[in-house]
Amino acid sequence: MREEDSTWFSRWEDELPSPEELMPLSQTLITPDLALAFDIRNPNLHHQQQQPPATPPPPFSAALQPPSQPTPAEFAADSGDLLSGAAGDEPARTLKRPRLVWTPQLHKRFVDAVAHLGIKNAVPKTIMQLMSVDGLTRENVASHLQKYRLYLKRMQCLSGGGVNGGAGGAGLGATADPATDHLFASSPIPPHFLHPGRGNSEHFLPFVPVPALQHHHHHQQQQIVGAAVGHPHLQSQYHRQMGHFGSSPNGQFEHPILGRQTQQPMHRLGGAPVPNRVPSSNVEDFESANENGGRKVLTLFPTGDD
DNA sequence: AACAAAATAT
DNA sequence: AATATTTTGT
Repeated sequence: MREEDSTWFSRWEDELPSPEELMPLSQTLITPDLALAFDIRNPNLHHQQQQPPATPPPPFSAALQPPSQPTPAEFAADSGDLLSGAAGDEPARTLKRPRLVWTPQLHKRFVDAVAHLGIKNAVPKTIMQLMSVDGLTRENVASHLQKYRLYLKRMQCLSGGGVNGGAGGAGLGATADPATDHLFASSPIPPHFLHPGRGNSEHFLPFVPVPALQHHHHHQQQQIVGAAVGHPHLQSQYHRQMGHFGSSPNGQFEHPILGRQTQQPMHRLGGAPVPNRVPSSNVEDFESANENGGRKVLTLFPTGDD
């Protein structure tokens, strides 16, 4: 049966992270010191869903996080302490959580999750669970998903009518809305995304290991999301447009990335993942950056490979 | 309650 | 500009 499908499929199979790789992965955090320097402590207090209405809003509680030693795993229980006198006064309630920055790595996890769930099961909640990135909210995902769908639609149109593969192609010339595209272009699009209703769109991925039940051993119950402040500018590392896929009229796809972009386990965190083009980034720089929008930005930082 | 799509806000 | 939030409808 569809051998064409098998063709791409095998390739994808190759790239897709195995359940084990996918689930346990959690975004590594930026250097704790850095995070602390930004005054960003633990913006996420809810682990996975299933949290009683004890803390409806995202009140980052005062879950202090000593830079060095991991907080006791028990701090899960701390969820209740909204205002906790700890640290004096945490503006617990009514605090806005920082905007999430969708880095290419994070987006990749998103795409992988959607791919594995299949379009049909790929709804915000499920995606969020699968991604298992702590700090990610359903709304975060929903919002992103909405945009991503629009993106896919645009792509469908383009690939359907004209034989144009270079959507994100260096130039842009043809594609009209480079608004959201940069990010999305950073991850290959699973073929089934583009042809929703034809052939086999079914996926066999019944296994939903339920991240919520992770066994947190002695260590931070869940990786805290790496928080880094920054301007999109400072982390503007993602202009790596890795081309796109060429879509043949036949329905076959050329793989954009021959060099594989599998994600590796976390490592390489040290200070900065990679010397960005950040000239002289000091805390002060960041602070001024804060000033800019007046808002802090929460960023899930790359774990490594790109 | 969860989802989706559009509009609107920051 | 990129996300978040709100609105409306299912």
